[in-house]
Amino acid sequence: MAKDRKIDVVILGLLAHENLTGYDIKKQIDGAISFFWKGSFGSIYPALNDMEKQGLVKRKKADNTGGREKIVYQITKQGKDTLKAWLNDEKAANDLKYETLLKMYFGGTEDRSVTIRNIEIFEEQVRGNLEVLKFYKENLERVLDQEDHIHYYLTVTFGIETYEAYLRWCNKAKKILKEI
Amino acid sequence: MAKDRKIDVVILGLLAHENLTGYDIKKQIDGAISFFWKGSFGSIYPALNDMEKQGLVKRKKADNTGGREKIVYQITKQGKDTLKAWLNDEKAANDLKYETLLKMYFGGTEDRSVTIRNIEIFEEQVRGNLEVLKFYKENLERVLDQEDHIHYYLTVTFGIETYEAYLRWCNKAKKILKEI
DNA sequence: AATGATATATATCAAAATGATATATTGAAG
DNA sequence: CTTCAATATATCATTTTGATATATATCATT
Repeated sequence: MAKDRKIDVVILGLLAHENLTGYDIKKQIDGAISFFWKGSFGSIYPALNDMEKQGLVKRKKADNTGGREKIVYQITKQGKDTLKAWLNDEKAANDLKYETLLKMYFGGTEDRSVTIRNIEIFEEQVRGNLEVLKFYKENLERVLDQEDHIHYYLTVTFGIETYEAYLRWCNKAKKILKEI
Repeated sequence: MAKDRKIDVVILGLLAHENLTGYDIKKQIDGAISFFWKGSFGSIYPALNDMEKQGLVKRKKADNTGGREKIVYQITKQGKDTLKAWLNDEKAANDLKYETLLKMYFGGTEDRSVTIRNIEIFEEQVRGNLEVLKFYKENLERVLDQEDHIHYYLTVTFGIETYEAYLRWCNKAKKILKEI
């Protein structure tokens, strides 16, 4: 059936804002996006080649003055249309893959201290991520006048709201395991 | 490097509780586990064959009296050891893949009504899921005396806590888009 | 000026997972 | 007595990950 490759819209979304190399795209995905989406070189580079053939992106004239090879991509009209269609499509796959919860679910065969330890590890991860998101939020609040920044702000507040919920759950869960 | 196949521990975790067929395993994954983990037939059946060769699971004597072919799997000592090692391993990959958030992040090129609509679609999904989880929770609260049930309860309360946070975010996000 | 470490940059590959499809049986409803 | 849904296993193309290969650029230290 083909064409449910999600990396395409991530690339198009980023290129809608500025021209980028595959390497740049990876860096952006690893930044503010990383807490709700991931992407590897192994999917980015093949997708860029493919999307070029489909006319969704094109190579910018190589302005690499002497330097090493570097392919800067630019979104095309067709690419913008594809992005628009996706944004207006009501389908949206929202998937959680939480190994920590698997360990909760299957933890009944081990001592409770093991489950408590797994909660504590998770808690540490979450605390670290929450700090980063709060830092992003503060910076964004100073520049909310730009349309794009409001959209980035939405994802950041989502992250903060959920990570705070995670921390509340960690406390409740530890209490349950220690008391019941 | 191999052997980072996560479906293995899901299967082992389920088989630690009772003997199951591949089809049963799929049904269980699609049940209470589904909101934090997914698994398809295309990963389950090959994994079962593989794990049998590795001695992690074995086929129960076919007690299919006349009926159609049906392979019931049982966990082995070695399988239990693998499960134990995984539960005690501090590594845990917790990944969100939320297309709705991608649409938030890249929504700046479209009219705000598009982003609001995407939030509303997400909100509906979440409300539905939350109802199911609250139903699970009520049922589990009646049987919390069993060790396993406490562990299932932990995952359910996680789901409720986060889905309620999602709904709070939906309201805030809509307000931001309508007011700023 | 040489060394070494890190960052930039593209590409490919094996392994894992998804989602779809193929095939066949069983059981219940009309 | 037939049709439909549920049970049951298996396979395949496509997508993604995570690792590795390759090579240049930049920067601090010696």
